[in-house]
Amino acid sequence: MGIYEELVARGLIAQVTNEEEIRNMVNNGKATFYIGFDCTADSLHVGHFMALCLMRRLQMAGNKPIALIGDGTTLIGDPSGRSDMRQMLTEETIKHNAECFKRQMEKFIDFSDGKALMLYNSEWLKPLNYIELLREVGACFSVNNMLRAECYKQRMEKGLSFLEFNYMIMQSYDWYYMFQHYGCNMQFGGNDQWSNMLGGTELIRKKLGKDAHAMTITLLLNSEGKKMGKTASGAVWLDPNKTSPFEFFQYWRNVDDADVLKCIRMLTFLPLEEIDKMASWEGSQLNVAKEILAFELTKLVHGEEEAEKARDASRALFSGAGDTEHMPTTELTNDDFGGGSIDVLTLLVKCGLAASKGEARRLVQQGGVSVNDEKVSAIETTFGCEQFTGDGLVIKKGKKVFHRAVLV
RNA sequence: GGGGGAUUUCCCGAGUGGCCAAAGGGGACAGACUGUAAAUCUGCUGGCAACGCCUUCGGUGGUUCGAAUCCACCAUCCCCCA
Repeated sequence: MGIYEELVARGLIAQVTNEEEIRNMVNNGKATFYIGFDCTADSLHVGHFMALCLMRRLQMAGNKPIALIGDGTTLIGDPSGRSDMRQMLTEETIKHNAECFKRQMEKFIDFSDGKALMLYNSEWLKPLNYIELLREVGACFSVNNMLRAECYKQRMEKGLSFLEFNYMIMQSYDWYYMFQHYGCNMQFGGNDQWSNMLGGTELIRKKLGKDAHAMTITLLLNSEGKKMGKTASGAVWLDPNKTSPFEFFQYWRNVDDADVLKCIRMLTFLPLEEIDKMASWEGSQLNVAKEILAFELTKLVHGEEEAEKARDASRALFSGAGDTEHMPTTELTNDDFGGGSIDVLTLLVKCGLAASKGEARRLVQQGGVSVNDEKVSAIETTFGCEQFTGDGLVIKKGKKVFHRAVLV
């Protein structure tokens, strides 16, 4: 089985421009492909993670990846599939984000000995001259076609600025440039990038009379059709300072039954035979699969040691035995104990378990709070400062949120 | 350039002078049931020293005993005509 067949079997491929050609190229290690990453945040997230894994898979099969940091295109902002305009970022922010991306990517892809390249598109985009660009590539784009592109659909209702409209042209130009200077003959990207990618193949064909190929990665959607890797408080980040390994682990530990196998197939590097065996698992047995998923992904992103810690912490917490070591902890000082004691409501707020005292009050009244395994039912409950010495108190909010408070 | 419309609490969306901290839905959170799942049912959803007080309906001023609601100006967005 070639790498192409494996990608198909894992359900990673959404669309391709020419299946035969692409299959041949990637299976024989002939592809020099790029994936672009726009620096809209200071950490990569799960969507990027899929792309990085894909790069790694293809690199292992002998193909050459180019990680393109879109510090130039980010100045414009991709409108694809969005209903609102992106917030404009300053150059400093973009530069900072690009730095963060670079550090994270190096963990996934081997950049040594020219086995992979990391390029920045500001290098060739910023020196562009408007008139020259219009004459050189502007003539190759049909506004009529661009307006029909699926990626602008939502924006046709709400409005699309000329700035963003140009994004497709910049992305196409990237490829055109790299095709000529780096022999980049293929582009991969999220399925929402399809229109932008086709823009590039067209441009290369029109300007150079050559074929370049595009392939998109299936968007990771859950059974409800929503993008995975997002929580109420935002994205699931790869940066341990933004999403701790434990939270990361828990995110995957808690995916819907319907999504577990799909995630294992698409995101992990486990052999397909092994995954096929799990496909017959049902009911509570899926819990095992969820733990495997969570462990494998945490291992890929944060390393084996962190993955084991997260798994142990999770097992300990949910089996009842408190494992205080990896629990998020709030350190209280004597100042927090005005009269030698602190009331539950203040404690919950201090620990960040409730946004306000009102919310804390509700939590307690609805029976959602317990301290050291004892339900707190009265909002007047107080705790003396002596109770916070040593390992401190373990506060549990709801069923899954554990927090420790200690006196320092 | 001209004309019309919009802006409401996390989101969608009602509300056109007092009965408005503001309907309804979604989401989030909590409880029951469970498998750290889903579905379902229940509660809850501005803040506080809490039967009261304070802040909120794009921004700034104004009219009024009283404004999310009326007026003026500003900002942003959408639509139509050019």
